Amino acid sequence: MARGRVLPRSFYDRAPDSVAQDLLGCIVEAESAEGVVAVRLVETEAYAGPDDPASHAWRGKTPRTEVMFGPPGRSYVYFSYGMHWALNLVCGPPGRASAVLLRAGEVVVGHDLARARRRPGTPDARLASGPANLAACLGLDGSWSDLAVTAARGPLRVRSRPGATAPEVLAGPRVGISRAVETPWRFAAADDPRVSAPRLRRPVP
DNA sequence: TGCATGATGTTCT
DNA sequence: GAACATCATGCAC
Repeated sequence: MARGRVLPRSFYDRAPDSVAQDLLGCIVEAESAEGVVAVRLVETEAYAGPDDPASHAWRGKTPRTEVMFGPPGRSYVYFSYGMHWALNLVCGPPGRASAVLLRAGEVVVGHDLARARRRPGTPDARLASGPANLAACLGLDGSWSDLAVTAARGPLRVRSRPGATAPEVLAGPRVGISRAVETPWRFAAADDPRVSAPRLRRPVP
């Protein structure tokens, strides 16, 4: 299988909604002592820092959100609802505190390890469906936050799409938030409808 | 097939 | 004390 190149920092140094769309189809790899799990992204969500009431960074810098105010191309892993981890990628420019939440993907490397990290009996199609499930597959927790994802040797990295073709992109309202609900900043790859949270009922072109 | 609900802890008001 | 970028289960239709 052809492997894409590790995406450079400049890829993330743009508006979060652009980055979120371009990330669809890209591969996220997490390497630990247990092995490697890689996931092809099929669903992402953009958050625009201080300008976005739905963003964690909306109220300004706090110890928790400090990473988002740093340089782009880094990970922001946060703990939510008392039991789940979720992975974000910080976007630029520095100080904007914008980020992309990785909502869903398809496991392409390390199926056995990914399955072992999830509840027994979970169908493969759902292994990485949902932000917390995606993070669970990759074996992430708080110690994976604030890592550069642009380093080829790092434990966490993002590769460009193996194939040349970009997936068709659907856009829709974001999920699980109560503010700025109408902003259509959730993006999903149209070619992979099986892996997804609540379906995009009315895709916005 | 679809909605309501419980688990569970950190962060902010 | 309330809210929260969630998930899985259970029960109603």
